[in-house]
Formats: sequence, C-alpha cells, structure tokens
Amino acid sequence: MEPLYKPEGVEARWQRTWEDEGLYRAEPDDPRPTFVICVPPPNVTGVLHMGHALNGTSQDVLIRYHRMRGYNALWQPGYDHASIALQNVIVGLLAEEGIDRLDIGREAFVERCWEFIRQYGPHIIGQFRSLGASLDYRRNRFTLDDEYTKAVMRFFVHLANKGYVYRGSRIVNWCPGCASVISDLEVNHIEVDDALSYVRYPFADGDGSITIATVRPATILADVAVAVHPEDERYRDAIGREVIVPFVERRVPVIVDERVERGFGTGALKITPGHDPTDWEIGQDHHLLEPMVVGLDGRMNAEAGELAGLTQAEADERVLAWLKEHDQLEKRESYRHAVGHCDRSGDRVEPLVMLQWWVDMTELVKPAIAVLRDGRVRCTPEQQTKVMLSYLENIRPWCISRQLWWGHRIPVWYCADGHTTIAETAPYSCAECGSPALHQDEDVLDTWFSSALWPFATLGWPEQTPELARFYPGDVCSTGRDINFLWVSRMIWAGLELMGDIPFSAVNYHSMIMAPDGRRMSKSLGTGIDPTELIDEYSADATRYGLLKMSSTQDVRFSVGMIEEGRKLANKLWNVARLMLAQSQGVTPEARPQSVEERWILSRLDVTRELLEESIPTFGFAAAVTSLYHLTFDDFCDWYAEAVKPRLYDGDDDARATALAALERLLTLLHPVMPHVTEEIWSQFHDSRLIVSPWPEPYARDDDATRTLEHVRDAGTVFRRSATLPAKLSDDERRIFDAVVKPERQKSNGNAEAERERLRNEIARAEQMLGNERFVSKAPPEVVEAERAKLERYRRELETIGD
RNA sequence: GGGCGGUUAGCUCAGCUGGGAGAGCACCUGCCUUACACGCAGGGGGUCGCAGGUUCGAACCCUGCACCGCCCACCA
Repeated sequence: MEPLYKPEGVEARWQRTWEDEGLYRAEPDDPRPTFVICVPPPNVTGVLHMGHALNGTSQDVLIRYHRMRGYNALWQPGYDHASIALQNVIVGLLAEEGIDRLDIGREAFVERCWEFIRQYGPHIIGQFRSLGASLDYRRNRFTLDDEYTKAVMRFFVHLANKGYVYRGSRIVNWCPGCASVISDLEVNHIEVDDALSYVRYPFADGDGSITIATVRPATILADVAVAVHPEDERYRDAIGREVIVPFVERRVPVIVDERVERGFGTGALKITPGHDPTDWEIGQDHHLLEPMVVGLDGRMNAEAGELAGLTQAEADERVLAWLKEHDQLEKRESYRHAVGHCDRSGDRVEPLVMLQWWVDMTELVKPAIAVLRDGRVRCTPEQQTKVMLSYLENIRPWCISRQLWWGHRIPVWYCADGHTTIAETAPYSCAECGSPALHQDEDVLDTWFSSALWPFATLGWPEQTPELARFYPGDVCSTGRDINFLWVSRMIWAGLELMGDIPFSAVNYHSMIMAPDGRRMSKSLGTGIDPTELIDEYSADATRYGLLKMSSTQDVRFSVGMIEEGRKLANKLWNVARLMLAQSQGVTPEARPQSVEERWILSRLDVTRELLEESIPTFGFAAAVTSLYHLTFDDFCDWYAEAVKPRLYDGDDDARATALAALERLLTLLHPVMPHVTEEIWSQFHDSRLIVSPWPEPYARDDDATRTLEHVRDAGTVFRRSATLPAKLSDDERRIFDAVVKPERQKSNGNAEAERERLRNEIARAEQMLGNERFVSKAPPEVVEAERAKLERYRRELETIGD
C-alpha cells in the first residue's frame, strides 16, 4: 500500500466488480423488507450536471445504507424521452446541417431522435456508474419503450373514460419558437419594459368616450367588449352602452365584471378573449366571440385585414399612428410588467384560443391533497408541503397535447365524419359509425404525462408483474424543487388514481448548488461545473463527500474546498489502515478492548453509528459526513491510533485484533458515503464484500473511558500551556498522555499567563451568574448545576497551572 | 402582487426545542516524530444585517426595517 491513496483505477474496478457480482440487484422473490427509491429520470439531452450528481449521491447513500441494514433495496435507473427538449435539440442539430424538419418529415425526424437516444442514452447512465451509484442497471427503463408506452396509453384512456380528459377550445400558451402549446408550468414570467397606451373608445351614440389602457395596441383589432367593475361609480352611466373600437370601428358593448381592477389604468378594460387569459375567462362568462388577429407565427394574421403579415410591433405602430391621427391616443407611459416566456425556447408566449386536449384536475388531485395533509407523504424540508398544497388547491386544467413529433402520440382517432375514437391501440374502425377510414391525432403528449407514471410503469404496470407487487409503493423520492409541480405532485395523484396507493412516503428536496459567484449554474451562463471533471480530478468518493457536505436544506454556493476535504478524508483513512494492517498481518479482527483508549474508540464509533442512523434516513447528509470526518480525523487517528500505536509495535495481539475490529467498524460507517476506498481497504483483510456487509450492531457505550480520555485531553491542554505536568494522572492516563500529548511540546509554554487570565475571567463570569438570585431561582436546576461544575473546574485548572 | 428562504470569521457554511460563538479552507508559529506534509501540534481572527421588544439570560423567540435569492401569479 502506497502512502498516498491513488483512486485512479480503484473506483472503476470496484464499480465493475460490484455490478458483475450482482450486488446492485434487487429481486422480487427476496423476502427481506423492501426499500425503494424513485429516481428522477434524467433527460437524454444533457450530460450529468451538478444537480444529478448531488441527487444521485444522496440517493446512493440511502440505498447503500439500507442495503447494509438488510433491506431488499431497489434503485432503478432510466431516462426520459424529454419530448419538447429533445425535439428542440434535434431541430437545432438539423439546422446546423441546413435542414428543416418539415423537409424530412415526421418519420425521418423521429428516427433522428432515436439515433440520438441510442448514442447518448448509455452515456448519461455511464456517468451515474462513474459516481459509484449502485443502481440496478439491468432494470433500465425508457419512457418511450414499448412496455412503458402501453402504460401511457392506458393512463390516457383511463382518464378519458372517467371524463377527466377532454378536447376543448380554451386559451393556451402558444410558443412560436417551439411551434407548440405548452402548459402553464412551462411558462416563466419575466419582467419586461413595455409602454402602456391610454386609448379613447368613443361611445356609439356620439356622446363622449371611455378610455382604456393596453400594452398591446394591435390586439385592439380583436376587441369584443369593454369591461368595468360593477361598483365603479365613474362608469355607472356607461354600462350597457356601446363603444366603437378604434381602427376597425366595430361597435362593442360595455359590460361589467368583478375581475376588472378599478385601481389599474383607468379602471376600464378592453376585452380581447382571443389573446388574453383574463379576457378569455370574462368572455366565457359573457358568451363573447373569440376573434384572433395574431397567428401561430406571432405575426398578424388574415383577420387583421390591412395589417396582415406585419409583426406585432409593426402593427402596434400602425394602430398607434391611426389613434394619433384620430386624436384617440390620450397618452403613453413606460410600464414594467411580467410577461410569459417559454421555459424551453425563451420565446415570448402568445396567448391564443385553440382546440387542445386537457385534463380536468380538480377531482384528481383531491386524494393527493389528503395524503399531504395527513402526513402519509412527507416533504423535507417540510415547508414544501405547504407549497405543494397551495399549488394543488388552486390547480387549473392541464393542457397535455403538444404540436410536436417526438413523444407519445395521442391515442385518439378521427373518422371522416369527425367522430372520435379513443383506444389504447390503433382501432380498426370508428367506434361510432364503424368507418374504417381513420386518422390518428397528430399531436403528442406532454412529456410529464408519462413521467407521472414513473414509480409504477417502471415496475411493469399495467401488467401485474412480481416487481409491481413487491416494490410498490416505494419509499423515497429525491429531487430538486424545480420539478416539484411538474413531476412530484403528478406522481402522487397518478399513483393514488391508478394504483390506489401513494408512490412513496417521503420526498426529499435537495439543495440547489449555485456557481461560486452565487449565480445559477448553467451552461449558457458559462457558470456550470462538470461533476465528471471533479470525479476525474478528485475521485468519486471525494466528490460524493463534497456534494453531501454541500447538501444543506438551503441553496449553497459550490466550493471546491468541500471536495478537497473528501479527498483528504480518503487519504487519511487509507493511511491509518496502512498502519494497522501492516502491524496486524495474520490477525483476525476481534474487539478485545484491554485499555481505556480501545474502550473509548469503540464507544465513539457507536455514538457515530447512532448519529448516522438518525441523520441518513432523514436526509441530513451534511451532518452525517461532518460527523464521519471528525470521527476519522480527531477520534480515530489523532487519539486512538496515536495512543494504541506503541502497543501495536510491541506485538500486543489484543491491541492488533481490536484495531482491526475498530477499523472494520469505521469502514462500515463510511461505506455509504465513500464506497470505493472503504471497499478497497476492506479487501486487504477480507474475502467478503463490504457493500453487502451488515451495518454494525449497537455497542455498549463506555462512559468511564470517555471521562478518562477527556481528562487526559484537559490535562494535555493545561500541560501545554503551563509547562507543568499535572500530578494526579492514573497509569492509563499517563500512558495515553505519553503516547499522544508528547512531552517534548513542553517548550510551547508562552501562553501560561494568558491562560491564567482567561481562567480568571471565566471564574468571574461564573461567580457573577451564580450570585444572581434570579438566575439561581428561575433557571433550570441542571443549568445552574452545570455552571457550578464549570466554576469548580476552572478553579481546579487555575490551581494546576500554578504560578 | 402572493408565498418561502437567507444575512454568523477573509471565503464556503454548521449552530436541534433560548444557558460557555463553531467547522473546513485561507492566514501565522513550530515540527519531514518509522500510517499520512492530501500530515501533526498550536495560534490569531466574529457588535451573529440594522432597530426595538420579551426573558434572570437572545445568533436562536416577537415586531419593524434594509439588502440578497427562489417559487407562484390572468392588474390589462
């Protein structure tokens, strides 16, 4: 064994070995209790990013921990077809070749997508492997596999049969860049600088006018009414009269609606149901027409008459010019407001009225609301429960159709008479008229429609497989907050609807790792840090450690120092193992503690075991790795190893056997976090595999040993500062003292006076507190008692130092 | 506009239900002591964002303010 731990080669070797020996596998006929993690399937469009690496590591810690604790632990890999994201990637790749997707057609385009999947799908799974993720790689699933597609079709038909899925004409978010509608959750509201134009609409009877405010003058062409608030005194006389829409000079009514904000603009709102969500809702209630003057390309369409073909900005100019000419533009003021943009393409979203497929959510989410309320599904951090609930309680219809080619095609067929047939597989004839001439809906489903089924479709649903029976419901879903609504909430209600049970009982939201400058890590900003480079430079073990240390509940800035800490830990472990193994050839590990430091380290190991048993299942990974670091450096190496070293050299077999037993226990505790280096060391003195070794049993704590060690530590501190060896040390204490505290440090004695000063101050403070009657009477007795003990100790120490 | 979180050492962050301000890195001093210089032993460094309040006692609880970040959102 080399003095410097070199992870190159070691990690890949163990990853191969563990997988080849089938140690990652979970089987349905394994009778032990199950532990199942639902892994967010990464998109195939990207490489592993920091979020994947952090999430993968925390899940792997959970899986390895539960595996060691004797669970039948299933962690199943897979990836998502990422309908809109991948389609955009392929469109971009084609564009580089100068090809338009419309030129090559749907079939060829989809084939290009599959080529991409075949090329990059294994790539991202391979990156999880190099992190040491102990997924059951045989069970890899893809959301567009035949079996999975069957589940998606069953889901759609199920919802349609229950009346939740319907086709309807509603206002949608149209993304001109993606040439598709998107759901509300895929819209980002971004602040933009606009101008608010105040426009006079003359009354049709020629008596005066009413002024409205708009940021989109060109949409005036599609106005069907002007609305005011029912209790707005200013407009009481206007209600029921007609106004003339400028430019198109159309007569429209003045209506009342409570959704109008009296305080905004003039308190009068032009109603354009074809191009604004609020207006659309008002239009629905008042049975207004929904004309549209903007087309799918974002330009003015044929309905815009002489403005047809212009961009909206150009059309705005033309309308404003007309208004000025006719003295109907009262004023313009600059105005900053949030406007919807497509999450994928960044294009400004165009609200349009279109015929699309929808899921009516209100009833579907009720069971999900219930399980979140009663704690059957718990979130960490728990504030997220409230966030999720407020989303579900205010849920709106979900638009699930997309005008894309890549994805699950909607299982709906139309005949020439316009009848609709909904079926899991292509029907031979129309369900209504029997016509065999059918054509399938051209659209595909929202990619998240299939993701909602992930926890059970990956287990074989709708088939009743042994896997499904054994591994559903699962236990944990670990993810980022960014897909809370898109994915997590949908798995919960879909699981309850289709399986009649929750998909998991705990959701862990990991922190977001920001770039060192505090900005979001992103490829486009150039702030991304590639975790595979960290693995190459620092090892997977060190990267895992560092990421876990960064995984607090809040968002955190990336700092390479955490990873370096992990590398140091691996190296430290390697070297203390080197010491112990070199001294213990042919010795069988067995805890036969003879001395106080041995009793003490076994006790310390057990304290840490208990701490890990509390923190790991509750996702407190940062606390877990911190305790492991201090256990290894401070307790195991700096105190225990130093103290026991002389006896190892002396050939004390009890000390050697105990050292190996303590090392074993340390490796076991560290294995979930740093699997490779611990397995490598383990293999130096075992034929078995650490990955499947049992988690340590509780060990009787030894408070006496702890007290002794603390006494030596205190004595050492006093000794160093005073250059005077304290008298009353027992034999055991003196031995540890000689081994660890090292007498030659006698020279560093310059601080004796400063130390006396400190102790005097402490004594004065404690005396003051104990002299405070209200403190003594009102503070809990144990606190007062502790203060008395401190006072005693300080006085003793001051005496020990002497003058 | 609504909601959530943050502000602690030069940097990145811990600090659980109120009771002696912590870690890692960086910095300074001394050590190549036969496991480890990716190390060992020590050290300096903080008005816990600001202002009030509750309490014997506040980084922690309450109120207000400032700044930063995130999520949600149909005031045109």
